[in-house]
Amino acid sequence: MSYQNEITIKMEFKEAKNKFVQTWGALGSQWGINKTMAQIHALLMVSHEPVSMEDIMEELQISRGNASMNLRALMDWGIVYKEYKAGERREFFTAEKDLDELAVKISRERSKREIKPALKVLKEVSSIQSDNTEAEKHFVDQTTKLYDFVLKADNVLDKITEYKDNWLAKLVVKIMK
Amino acid sequence: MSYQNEITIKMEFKEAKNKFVQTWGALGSQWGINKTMAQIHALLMVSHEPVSMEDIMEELQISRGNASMNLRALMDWGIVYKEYKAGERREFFTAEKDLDELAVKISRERSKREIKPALKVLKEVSSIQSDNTEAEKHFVDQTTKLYDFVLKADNVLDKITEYKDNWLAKLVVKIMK
DNA sequence: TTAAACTTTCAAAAAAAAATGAAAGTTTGT
DNA sequence: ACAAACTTTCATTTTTTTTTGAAAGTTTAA
Repeated sequence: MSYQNEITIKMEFKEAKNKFVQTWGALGSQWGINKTMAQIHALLMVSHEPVSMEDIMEELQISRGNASMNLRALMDWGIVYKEYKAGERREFFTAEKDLDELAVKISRERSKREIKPALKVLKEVSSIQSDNTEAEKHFVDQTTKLYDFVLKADNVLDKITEYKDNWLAKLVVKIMK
Repeated sequence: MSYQNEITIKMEFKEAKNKFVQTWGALGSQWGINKTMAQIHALLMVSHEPVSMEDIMEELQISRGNASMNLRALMDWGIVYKEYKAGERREFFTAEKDLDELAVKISRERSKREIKPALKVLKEVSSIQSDNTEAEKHFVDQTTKLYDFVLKADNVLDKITEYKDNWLAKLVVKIMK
């Protein structure tokens, strides 16, 4: 294989990697996760070896502070880990690469951070006493239904996390009967 | 019941409604849906009767343009409907109130708008030819796994929408064995 | 056809969220 | 204990997203 070809292939890889990172970042934005956080995660997901903060900054063209804060956030979510290399002073980072484990962790965190607090409010507002106007009856009825629905959906997520290994495949089989 | 009590109860209702609308709006933000859009949806969800644009503007303290654009977006999502009242010039709006139907519509739209395009990119980037470096092998391997995973997850959503009635309850039963 | 009663559009303004970078903090080897 | 090598913090700046509001557009009734 010629030198020219080798360069061509290398470019292709870099382009593909970049496209993946950009796409994952954009998807993150649409799901309420900040772009850089999603990009760092994407980068670590497809990196063979642990990556230093310096390299992350370089590849994504972001500042040290930005990298630091988003890595911290990813570690708080439990989907990125710090690693220490023997004889190396600086820290390296790796992403959770097992996709089932990743899904489980994201589900758990979103449940804890967002769904549980929302449930609390739903319970609260659906508990106003009111057998008065139609409007009030409808409000209580609708928020109660919403509470039940969200609670059930949240429990499904909980159950899913118990399956751990291969829950998605099992789920597909069951759903399809 | 005294006049004073009636006022007290009315206030409680308004407070509860307001709290619900605010909470739903905040939840929307965290999930990549703009606050006003989520608030309008919340308002319509718990409203007994169709609501005019004027009333939405008044209750949420937003401009005409904002109300118009977000109502349009909600209708594009298929979860809010225009209604015409006999003899009335202006338009009224109602939300999809059946929660199963709501979940189905949101799933379908997010699949179409976000997941399908992401899948296309995943397929593309995982298809670079490369049996060269470890880094490239890992990239192809990981993006291929991600493609399979996202595809499966997306299919689960599709299957769920076929169940339509009560899919959630059935799912819970199945999951729990 | 006209005008009143509405709704929609979109350029500009405002608000919210994210990123920067320099100073402060921490850790490790000598 | 010191200083080199690194990371974190946070006030400020930048970018992105959302909102406004006035002009343009539409519909309906007379």
